[in-house]
Amino acid sequence: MRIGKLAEKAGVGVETVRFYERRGLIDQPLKPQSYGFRSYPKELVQRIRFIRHAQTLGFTLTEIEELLALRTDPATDCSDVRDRATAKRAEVAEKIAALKEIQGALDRLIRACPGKGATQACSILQELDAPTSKECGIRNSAKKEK
Amino acid sequence: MRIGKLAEKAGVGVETVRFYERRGLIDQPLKPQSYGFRSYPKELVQRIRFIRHAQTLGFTLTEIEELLALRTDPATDCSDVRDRATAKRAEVAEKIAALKEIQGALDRLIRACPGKGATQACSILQELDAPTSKECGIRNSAKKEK
DNA sequence: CTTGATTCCGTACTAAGGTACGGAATGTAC
DNA sequence: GTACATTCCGTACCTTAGTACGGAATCAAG
Repeated sequence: MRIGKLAEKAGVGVETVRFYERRGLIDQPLKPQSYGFRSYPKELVQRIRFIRHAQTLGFTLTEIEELLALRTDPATDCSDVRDRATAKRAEVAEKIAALKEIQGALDRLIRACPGKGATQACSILQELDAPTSKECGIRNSAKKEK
Repeated sequence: MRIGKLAEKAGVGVETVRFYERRGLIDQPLKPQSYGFRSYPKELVQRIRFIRHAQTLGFTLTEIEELLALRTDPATDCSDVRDRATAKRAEVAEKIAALKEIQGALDRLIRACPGKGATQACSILQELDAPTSKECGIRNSAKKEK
């Protein structure tokens, strides 16, 4: 199978396959000695689908690389994989929580907004100007007051 | 106030302030004619805090630029701001929904995993190999089978 | 045998939001 | 007055996940 066919079967672009090669996610097959095009084994279709699917689950390419390495390495076992999935689940849960807070803040802003009138009096902009609390103390260290 | 002080008060790095200047989010004060450093008005502290706070609400710098422009422009009114907040709320809701789907998928994988044994038999990796359905047909167009 | 489609390969570009660097000018403290 | 800290300025670099481009080689069809 040549690269175009592989890309088509895996549902990605040719450039993406090459990118994965460069990233080391898939091996680039050797070019037949001094003539012709590279031949890609059919297993790579699955491997690329694995990559795409893991991406939809929120794994980065680096993490996917590690997952693929786990599978290859006979010294690891299923618990390693499970641990990673669990850690990822926790990450996702954290992201959801953060987004819910944002949603709540936006809800408050929208409710407080009169919906008409000058922007000078807009409660949303004013709220953004003078944040109520916590999430704005991220980088403050206040060295010296002079 | 000089740039370092401004950065400190706003809770960002000096380079970030300069970046915001380049981005056009804040005006760069004029340099006093042929001597000395630029002097930053204290209003910029609030403006930078506004930017950071809006970022925590999921607005991009481009969107924030628009919000700031709305405030400056006397021809716009509060409803424009409100509309943007509402649109952003919908975006956030969508992201939450997507993450919940991911979470559900991860949950299923974790539940199905024996938690021990060879990675060859790991249901997580196998599931990733052979995705159950929908989310993998993104780019498939299947031109010719040969 | 010529046209058109792929492949190969390196390099450059995209978006977003910064961070880092190097050297010169300037300000401040002891 | 000299050492150190800041500022200024342009440019380059970072991350992530690709996409785009240009020219040469190669292959497949009519």
